[in-house]
Amino acid sequence: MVNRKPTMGRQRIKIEKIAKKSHLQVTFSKRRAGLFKKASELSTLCGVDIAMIVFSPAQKAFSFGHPSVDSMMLRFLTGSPPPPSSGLHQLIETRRDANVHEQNMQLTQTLNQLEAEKKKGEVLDQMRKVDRSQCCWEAPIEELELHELEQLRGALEELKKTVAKQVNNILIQSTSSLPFLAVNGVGEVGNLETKLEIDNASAALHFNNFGYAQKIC
Amino acid sequence: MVNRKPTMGRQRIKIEKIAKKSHLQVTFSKRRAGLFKKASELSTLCGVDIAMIVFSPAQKAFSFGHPSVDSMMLRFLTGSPPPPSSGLHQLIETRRDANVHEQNMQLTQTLNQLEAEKKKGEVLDQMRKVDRSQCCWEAPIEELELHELEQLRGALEELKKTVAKQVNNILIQSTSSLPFLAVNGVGEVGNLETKLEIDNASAALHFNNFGYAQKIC
DNA sequence: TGAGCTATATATAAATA
DNA sequence: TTATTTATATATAGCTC
Repeated sequence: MVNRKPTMGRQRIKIEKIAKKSHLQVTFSKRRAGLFKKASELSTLCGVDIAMIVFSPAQKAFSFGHPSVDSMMLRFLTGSPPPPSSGLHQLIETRRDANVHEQNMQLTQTLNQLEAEKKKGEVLDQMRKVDRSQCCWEAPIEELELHELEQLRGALEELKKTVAKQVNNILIQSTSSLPFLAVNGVGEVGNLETKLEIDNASAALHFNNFGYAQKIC
Repeated sequence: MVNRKPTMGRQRIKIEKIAKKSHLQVTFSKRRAGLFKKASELSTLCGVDIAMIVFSPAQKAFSFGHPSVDSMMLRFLTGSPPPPSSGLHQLIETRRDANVHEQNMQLTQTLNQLEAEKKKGEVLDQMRKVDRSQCCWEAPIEELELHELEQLRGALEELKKTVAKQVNNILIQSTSSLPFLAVNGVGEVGNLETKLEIDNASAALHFNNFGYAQKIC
């Protein structure tokens, strides 16, 4: 009678670029999920902020962030690292903490993908406008004339409005649109091994996903 | 005779904020290291770019990035998401790939801390100047007068120069200043369990550490 | 693709030096 | 603090469906 084990179990692998493409894709998916989970655990356990962006082999960007990657995006888009104690930041955190205690990774990621796609498109659209009015970020500032600055100012106003609108979307999203996230008591979901841990006083997790601004200028 | 086991081994913990502060600190250190290791493995295994920033409980920022967090910093500092295919980005990547195949996590992190501290100080200094000339990023753009824009322009020029200088530093750092990173063959270092895997054709890892711009305006 | 299944490699909670 | 050591909890490689 054969005593062959059903599988050979986990095998040790060398940490070097995986050659087989199909294999690489599988490993990427699994490990990315694992990495995001670890990040969320660290964030929750120690109450710290984490932002992470991972580009897939196909150059698609996946992100994780606590309290949200959106705030990182805003830092990008507004061009200045806003003080962590700024009103906006506080507001976002407060609303989140008050309403969202824990999110399921997979479900949220999927839902956010939709939202993020729209967001991305809109923002890129605005940025293209800024760019069209003057590719000022890349060009030496010295070369800008005053009237060009005025032109730029107009474009920036537009961009600011767009960003503001998106902040609003973020807030709305955090507070009301995801009923299953709003309160304690979420049970087993998908293939999660145990029911979700309820974090009764600390910060929320936030998984998000957005495409990267490929080429603006 | 007592048959008590020497330790009770790893215990299951709830994923919620750790109450005991000393305990939290230990967990943070360990898990942060683990997270960075996982990130570097994913980066190497799948040949993808990853950027990550983790704030410690004491608000100190730790970062990991491939090919470098510096490029992320530049995106922040220059205020525009530069196209991934921009000349600068390409140049950085090319030089890195050509010269650095693998870096040791611990050693690099330590070395970069020094560099990053200087960098941080210098940049913050410039930003303070920008801020002093006009706290424009937070104020509605509409309220800016033209002469204020000119003033701001001057400050931005300075900031740009600083950033440019730092880009240069990054390039220099990548190409010449770290002899032990330049080629294959690094052996056991510190408490790493096995000798470093040599990644003979793929991208370099880069661990970095920098303080966060706390409050500019 | 994506999910589920071992069996094994790793990460890490506690205790301790 | 930072480093070791256990013993155990988790992550995941290779398969199958």
